[in-house]
Formats: sequence, structure tokens, C-alpha cells
Amino acid sequence: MTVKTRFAPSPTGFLHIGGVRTALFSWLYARHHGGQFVLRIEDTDRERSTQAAVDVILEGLAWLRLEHDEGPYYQTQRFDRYAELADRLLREGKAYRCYCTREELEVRRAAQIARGENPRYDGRCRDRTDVPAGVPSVVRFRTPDQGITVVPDLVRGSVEFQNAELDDLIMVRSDGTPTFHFGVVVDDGDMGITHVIRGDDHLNNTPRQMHMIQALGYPVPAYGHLPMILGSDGAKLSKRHGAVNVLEYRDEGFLPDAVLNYLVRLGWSHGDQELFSREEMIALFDISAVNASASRFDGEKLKWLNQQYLKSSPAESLTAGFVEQLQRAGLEPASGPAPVAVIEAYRERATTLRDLAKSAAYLYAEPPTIDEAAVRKHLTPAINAPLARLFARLGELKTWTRGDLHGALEAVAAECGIGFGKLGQPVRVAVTGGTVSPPIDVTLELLGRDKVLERLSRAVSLTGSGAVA
RNA sequence: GCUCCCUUCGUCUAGGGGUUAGGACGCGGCCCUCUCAAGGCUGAAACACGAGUUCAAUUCUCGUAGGGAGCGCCA
Repeated sequence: MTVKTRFAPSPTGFLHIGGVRTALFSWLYARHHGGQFVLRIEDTDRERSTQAAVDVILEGLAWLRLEHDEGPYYQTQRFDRYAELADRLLREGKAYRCYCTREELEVRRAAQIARGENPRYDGRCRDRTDVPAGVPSVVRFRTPDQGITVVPDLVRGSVEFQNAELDDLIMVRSDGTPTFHFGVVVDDGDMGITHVIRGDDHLNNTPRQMHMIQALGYPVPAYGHLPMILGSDGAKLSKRHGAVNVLEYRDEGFLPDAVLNYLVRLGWSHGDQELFSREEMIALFDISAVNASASRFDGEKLKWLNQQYLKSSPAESLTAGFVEQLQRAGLEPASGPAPVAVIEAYRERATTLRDLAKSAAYLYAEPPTIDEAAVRKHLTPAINAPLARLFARLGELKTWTRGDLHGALEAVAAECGIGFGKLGQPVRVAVTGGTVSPPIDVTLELLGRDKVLERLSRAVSLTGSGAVA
């Protein structure tokens, strides 16, 4: 049997980190077993579903390269099929029409809670034979009310439910549209889904869905309910902590593989291994190794992972994202050194592409942003002479490589009787405007002769304008 | 309230009847060093609680507590 999994988001909001993790595990399971991965848009709630949300979900999955083999299917395009099967269940007596109004249901629910019962539909219309005129009806599924249902779960073993605790789910609303529960089972059956991997918020729905699947005559799929991802404060993921659109991670300069690597380690592990390439994830992923407890989202570890990927990815693969970040920062990529060279110099000093662009801004901006405190501390009259000497020496340089530059700096420091660092830091402030940059020779090489000499001469006049005789 | 699920360092996790309870992020220290990083070494840091089973429980069982989910004509 070929494995077939699916990711079935509802387009009522953006794709957040929890949804991505569900998609990732479904995708990994399919890929690991050489199976198929289906994308299905569950848009039966026409009130809340939007095309914009669909677009954002598609864009997010595409960015992460969680590519599907089938779909996207849209439930709103399958309404005829749901109606057909609902009719069949009605004819077979496996479903029935319910004429209870929302108001009546609400009153009974409140009473049940008051009595300490699990609030659920009381089956009032189960055996009703009359058809009240002019009263709208929904279609309910007749769930067995005796015995127990065992959900065999790939993540947490067998979970038992007393059928008496289960009520009769609405399959078709009074306006004729199918509900999520009905759409899910029909689609999973029609699409031949073999493994349903989803969040454990669906665990309680599973026994009732299993009954419907059996009534419909489909084979029951295997289930794997994944633990939730909580916010960093342990509360449910919300817009306040972590449940942001996954595309925001892209916009902040995170790499898709780093995001995936972070998420795959939430609830799953393979010994002590922390870094997994896509290929390794696929080869090693094993749903029986997924643990059952919820985990918290930790942005610090994501940053660390992103830096690991920044350090190890081919620089060429990072240029597009880096250039985009420069542009977002209002900088002109063509006004500075080649992106690849900047990435090589900065990749181990940045956690995101955004940080990288920010740190390298002085290479593209003219004049660079100046850290006044650094200038006061390092560009003092005492450094005037060494800077002037360096300016002269660099002006004579025939070639402009980090080796040449290092030699020039060492020579000037020696001539002035000061340590390399005593010269390096003022030079750094002079050419970058701040106190932090890659090794000074690399920094000078990157900035280029013209800008270095120009900024150095400015520093020479600045330091010479003071108390120097 | 009812049903279901979960519980190892702050966080992500490994482990599993007898271990100095391992790794990673973060945090502290040292080394390296022209700054910042990166890197190396190193330190602090955990089996929720109570019974039971057992020669022996962090590991198995049951409770308790805490957390989560579900209980919609939402998905």
C-alpha cells in the first residue's frame, strides 16, 4: 500500500508555526515512505475563508518547499459529492434529519453543564418520523451509543473512548453545506489518504470520524496526533507569541531549511543530533519517535540554527535574500561590494540575513551611520599621526588585498610604536562609523580603496583639528 | 463541569528497573583575539508529588497536583 498523507488547512487565517510543523511531519512521513503528499484546502466555512488566506498558505508552503504531489483540492468544489453521500447515509438510516433549533440546543447544553454532564446532543430527533413543515433541518450522523471505540494512534498508542460519550455530529448544515467533520472523512476516503497526521486538538474528534468513515464504507486510515506547540510562555500559541505568519520569518531573514530544522526537533529527535538537512530528515524521520507532550516555541534556538545554516550554506544561495534585505533597508546593492564577498565576511557574525544587511550597511551607505560615542573614544588627537601615516601608506598601495592591507597596518603600528589593536580600532571607527566589523584588513578590502581613503582622510582632519599642534 | 491527552535542567530533548541522568539552545568562566563573532575548554542547571510492585525505581502501576485539548449548524 502506498502511503498517502495530506495537509488540510482551513483558509481562515495565515499559516503559522504550528500549522507548518503539522505540514512538515505529514510531508516527511510521505517522503520517508516514498508516498504521496496531498494539499487540501478546507474552506467549507464560507463566512471566514478567504482567497487571501489561501494565497498566503500556498506561498508559505512554497517558501519552505513542502511541495505537494496532489492538489490543492478545495472542499467548496466538492459539494455535490458530499450531498450525494449524505443522501446515501440518510437512505441507509445511518444519518437522520434533526429539526432542533440552535436556541433549543443552547438551552439543553447549558442544562447539561449545570448537571455536571459532558454537554452533547441528546439524540432527540434520532427516531423522529414526522417532518415538520417549514422548519429547517440539519443532517446528523447516527453514532453508535454503546461499546467502545479504540483509536490506534501512531504517536500515543491506543486511546479508548466510550461510545456513550460521543454524540451525533452534524454532517450537513441547514443551508445544505457540509461541515468540516463530514468533508474530512469523505475527502480522506475519496482521496485514498492512508495516514492522517494532524494536531492533537483533533484527537477527541477521531472516534466519531472513524464511525462515519466506516459507515461510508471506506477503510479507516492510520492516525498520528501531534502534540501542540505552545508559545514561549507556555500558553497556547497566539499572535502575541510565535503564532505569526510563517512568511514573517522569511521577511526577517530566516532561511527555510533552518525553520524546518527547528520545527522537526519540536517533538521529534534522533539521538543527540541537532542539525538535519532535508535529506537527512526524510531518511531518518520516524513517527514512532515523535513524543506526545507539547513543546514551547523558543526563538533563541531558531536564531542559533539560522546562524548554523548561514555559516554552512553556499554564499551564492544566500545572495538573493541578502540583496532583498539591503533593499528593504533602503540601501542600493550596486553601491557596495559584491554580495558574495560581504556574506563570506559576515556570515558567522549574523543570526539572520536582516542582521547581516544591517551590520554591513556602512558598505553601501554614504556617509555611514556614525556612532558618536565611538568617535569620541577612538578618534582622539593622539591617533592623528598614525592615521595620517596609514592614509599615506595605503595611498601608495599597488594592490588592495587583505594581505597588503594587513602588512600596511602592521608597518604603521610598528613605526608609531603602538600595538596593532591600538591602530586597528580607530581605523575601524574611521571607516565603518562603529566599533564592530570583520577583521580590519578584511573590512578595508571590502570597503574598497576609494571609500577607505576618503573616510580615512576625513578622520585625519577630524583628529587633527583639535589640540594637536 | 464532563471526556481525552501530557509531565526529565529555564527551553528543546536522550535515556530507561541498578547511569557520575547524556546532548543542544540560553546563561557564567577561561582560552583564542585588532573589535564583534565563530571556535575550543569549562561551570551552574532536571527525573512534579504520593503510594504500590521490586532486592532495587527517574524508568512499571495507581492516585494527586499542574498543564493542554475537546465538548459549535468553527476547522
